[in-house]
Amino acid sequence: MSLEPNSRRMELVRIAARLFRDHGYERSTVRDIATAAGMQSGSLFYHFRNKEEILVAVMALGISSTTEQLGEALAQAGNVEQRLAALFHVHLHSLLGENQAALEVMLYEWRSVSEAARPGLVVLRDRYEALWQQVLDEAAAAGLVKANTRLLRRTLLGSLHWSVQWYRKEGSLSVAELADEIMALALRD
Amino acid sequence: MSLEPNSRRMELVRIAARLFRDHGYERSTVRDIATAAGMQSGSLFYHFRNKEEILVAVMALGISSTTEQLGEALAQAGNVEQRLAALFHVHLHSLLGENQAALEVMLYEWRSVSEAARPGLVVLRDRYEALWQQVLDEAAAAGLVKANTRLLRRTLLGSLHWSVQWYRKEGSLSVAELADEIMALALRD
Amino acid sequence: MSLEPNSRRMELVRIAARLFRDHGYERSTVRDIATAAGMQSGSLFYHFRNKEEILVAVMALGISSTTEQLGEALAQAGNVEQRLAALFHVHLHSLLGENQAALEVMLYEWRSVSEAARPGLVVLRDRYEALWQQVLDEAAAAGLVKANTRLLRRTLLGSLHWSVQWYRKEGSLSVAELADEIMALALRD
Amino acid sequence: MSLEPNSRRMELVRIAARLFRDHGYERSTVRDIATAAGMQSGSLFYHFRNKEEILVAVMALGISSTTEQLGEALAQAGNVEQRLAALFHVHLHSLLGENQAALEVMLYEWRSVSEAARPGLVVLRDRYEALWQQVLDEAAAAGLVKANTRLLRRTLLGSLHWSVQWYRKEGSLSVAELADEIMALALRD
DNA sequence: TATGAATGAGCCTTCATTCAT
DNA sequence: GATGAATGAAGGCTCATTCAT
Repeated sequence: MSLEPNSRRMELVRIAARLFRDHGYERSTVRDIATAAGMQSGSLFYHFRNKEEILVAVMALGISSTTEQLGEALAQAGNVEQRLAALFHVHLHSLLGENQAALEVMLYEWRSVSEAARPGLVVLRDRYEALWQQVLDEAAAAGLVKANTRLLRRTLLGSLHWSVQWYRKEGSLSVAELADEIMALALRD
Repeated sequence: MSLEPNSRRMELVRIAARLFRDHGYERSTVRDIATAAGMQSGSLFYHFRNKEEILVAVMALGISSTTEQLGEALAQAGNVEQRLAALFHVHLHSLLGENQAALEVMLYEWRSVSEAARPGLVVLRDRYEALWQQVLDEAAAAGLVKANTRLLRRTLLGSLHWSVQWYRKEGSLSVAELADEIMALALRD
Repeated sequence: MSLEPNSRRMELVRIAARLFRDHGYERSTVRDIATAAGMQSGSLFYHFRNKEEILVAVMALGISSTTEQLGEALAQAGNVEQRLAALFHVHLHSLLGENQAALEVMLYEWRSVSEAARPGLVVLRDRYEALWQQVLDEAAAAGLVKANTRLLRRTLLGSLHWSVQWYRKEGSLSVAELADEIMALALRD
Repeated sequence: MSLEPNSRRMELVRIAARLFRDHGYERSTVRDIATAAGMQSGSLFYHFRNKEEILVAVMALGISSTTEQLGEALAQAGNVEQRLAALFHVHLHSLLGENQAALEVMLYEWRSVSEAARPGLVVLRDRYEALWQQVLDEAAAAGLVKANTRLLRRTLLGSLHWSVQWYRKEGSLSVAELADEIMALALRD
């Protein structure tokens, strides 16, 4: 299970991510993925045991790469405000940015993941949300946001997730501006 | 298209709503629906032209009955605060309450609706969101919430929608309490 | 089994004949017939035991009404030549004339008739072909056509039947002219 | 679209031709064809996009192989009389000979061909009929048959087509004898 | 690594037919 | 005579998956 970004497997995951996001997991066929990758459908099963394994790989990529990016952004942030802002910016760029299909699949195709595969993904998700929780707690301690940070985390993530349903990059707002505006709504005044 | 709550068609819509919510539209088969209704799969097509028509009927039920309930709640509310609260309470009860599967389907199965059927549903959804917009504008004028009400509407709805992913009614929080707490997060202080 | 031309049953047979001719027996549904007759599909089964009975009724109408017309035309014909001409004219008018769908169904849907129903139709067909045979024998005796009348009967009927595949009434030839021309090809010279 | 006679696709076409001829296209199921070929019904769709494509392939085989045979027979014919005879012999052998189901399907299942697929088949049919027209014109010029060759072509083809309805190879007449007798009826005397 | 061919279970849908009202 | 609702068998087709080459 190579994680090298250049490996054939990773390329397939990225192709699948885009298809799953655009048409849904159930409506995307193994043939679609293979065709987009320039191979026969049977060949995919050399790389993945079955279709669900592709889905899980997409989701794992989506959540873990976002976590990684958030980690880096937090490391570079100078103060609590910047750390808070990183939450919104990283999340939205991962969700709405170019070629960033994997996280969206993680959010909207959960029901297609078998019981067996969920725990592994939950671990990854919890790791990501733990970063959020930690920063929100810091921000609450600094008086930036309200104190009910557990619920705050969930509502904020819900707000951000939902943006895929209505945000259009052709509109007047850039992703960065949107991140700032949504953060502003969460700040105490 | 009888809207009488006792009609056979409406009964089928309710049964389908539950299946679509629990297993997803694509994973729910026409046979599943028929079996749950105690009939043969072919019989369904006496009531609906095809499977998608069932989905559309479920969605239309979900959004229009929620709109109706919100309308009634707003009519009975005495002041702006109560009207604001109605938004959260009605939405969450429609989403998380007993036997209330239809609205959730509306939110999470949009991609399975054909281009042809979307406009009709968009009209219903816009009607619902117009109520939200109106009450949020009133609340902003009264200083209860922040002024960016268009974005506020979208983020709040996102927050509420997401609750289906984590809220468990066996937990410590009732749906009403959750509504109050989420509202509290949105209030200026 | 009323044969009165005004009866409801006869009306249904005529409606079915047109549908069977235009779209084929297998492709025409009982619902199509019922709709064209302004009733529900279930109601048809008051008039006919099953779909095949409709087909048989259409075929019986087609062949027996043509036989009847041929009988009348032969009775009025003054000489052998006129009797010979009657064969071609009656057959083509029955096949290509307005509202004359039934005979064509008889020719092209034979395979859909069950073994059980065939003998009855064969009797009707033989009665019709017997008229042909008789007139052809007279014509051969008079030196109008060649002597191999049994084969002649079959090839001539084949020629006429095939006209439904290529004859267009919008073309330059009337049905009567076509009948004359085809007959001319069969005459000795 | 391999035309090699040994290819699996061609084998399936031949199997389908026989079924379509014996029971009709509409009454022959995809499962019937698969069973006759010793495979599962789903496997057929690896070779053909849909059922209609099988029908079109059968028809194309029927008409083009007959055209090919006629071309060869004409090339070997020494004089006009032999060329004229080739028309009848090739056509009847293709229609009534052993394992020759495809041409009959072409003649009797035309209504099941979609509008989209017709032009391609019409081209093939016209190519065949052009050979007929050419030879009939030569024969008329030589005084062998009557001058109205366009109508003659249609009536003769109709006569030959119809033979499938009544010819039984167990009878007293061989296919070759029948061809000669039908030709004799068309000759001037 | 990849392909070509096939599998087999399942899916949505159709449709002749039935029957209580 | 006719309807509305349903049946149930079957039909064309899809698709994840397998496997010899």
